[in-house]
Amino acid sequence: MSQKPASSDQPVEILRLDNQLCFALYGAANRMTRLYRPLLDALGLTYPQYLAMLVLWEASPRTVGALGEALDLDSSTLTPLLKRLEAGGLVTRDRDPEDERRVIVALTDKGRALRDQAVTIPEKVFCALDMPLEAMGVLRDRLKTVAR
Amino acid sequence: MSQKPASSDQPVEILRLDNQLCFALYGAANRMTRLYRPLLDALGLTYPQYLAMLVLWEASPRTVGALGEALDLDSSTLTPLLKRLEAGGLVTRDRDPEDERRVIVALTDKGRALRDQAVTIPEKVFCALDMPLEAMGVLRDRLKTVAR
DNA sequence: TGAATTCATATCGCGCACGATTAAATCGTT
DNA sequence: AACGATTTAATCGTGCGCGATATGAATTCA
Repeated sequence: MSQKPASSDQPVEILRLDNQLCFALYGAANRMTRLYRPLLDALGLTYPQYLAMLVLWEASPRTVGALGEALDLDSSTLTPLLKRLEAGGLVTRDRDPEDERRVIVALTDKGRALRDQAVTIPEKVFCALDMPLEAMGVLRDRLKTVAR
Repeated sequence: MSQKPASSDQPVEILRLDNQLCFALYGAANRMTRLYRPLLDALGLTYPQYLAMLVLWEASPRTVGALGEALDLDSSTLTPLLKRLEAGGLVTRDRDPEDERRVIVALTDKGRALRDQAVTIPEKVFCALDMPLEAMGVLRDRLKTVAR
């Protein structure tokens, strides 16, 4: 009763999990999250929260919309995430008085200070990945074209 | 009040979002899910459910553990997912009489039949990605080493 | 000006991922 | 046979992602 062939067998290869770019991407992304988790636990951040903080460390007062554009996420994902960062005292969230539709997210001193602990993370990840820097750059840029 | 520099400015580059492999991976994986969604809606599958079906289409009776190994997921993710596939009539879930700890997941006729609709998906994705086949293969294999 | 439209964010529901824990079956050692 | 250790799934709680929808503010334009 095992290995019963599926209804048509010709196009097997095209559906093999090992051949799927999508699965390689899915698995690598999951692995990456797991790799960061213990490092980020020390900062009290989740992986998506860390990415949001990276954006804010680059330029602090930013609207939810600008953050969403940088991260390619929409408000249904960001709003709760930002509320958790706010609850942790890392950011403030305030309506823009110039345009009450906008919400301005800004780092607190605590949020800015956290960056000093975060700077050690990329090196640790780099070591754990054990891949030449050059190859990492190429891979990163290839992935950017997928996420265009 | 904008662009206030963070506490130390030396290691800016290493924390820039654009330089992060992890973010490229995160963004590409999210994009891929969004690319598949409309295609999979037609089959009534989510993206992770589709990956699980790919595994089962390769070899149908499989334990939860074997499925988890193939997908690099654990039972806390798989059990609810498989219950939804079962609810949809695509698989059965039964305790292995040989070893009552194991649960054997097997395709139903409906589950096997769904493969005929799935075979058109990879081609559509390939067209949407608009990337040379060769480059896709290289990228896929690079990602596999990340997910090692 | 007022009504319709557009824009920015928030809310809700569902389905993952995963760490932590639990429960039950099997195995190993004595 | 007994009993502690290991194996296998399931359960639970938290935090995403995102489609669909709602809300309210700003803008357009009749």
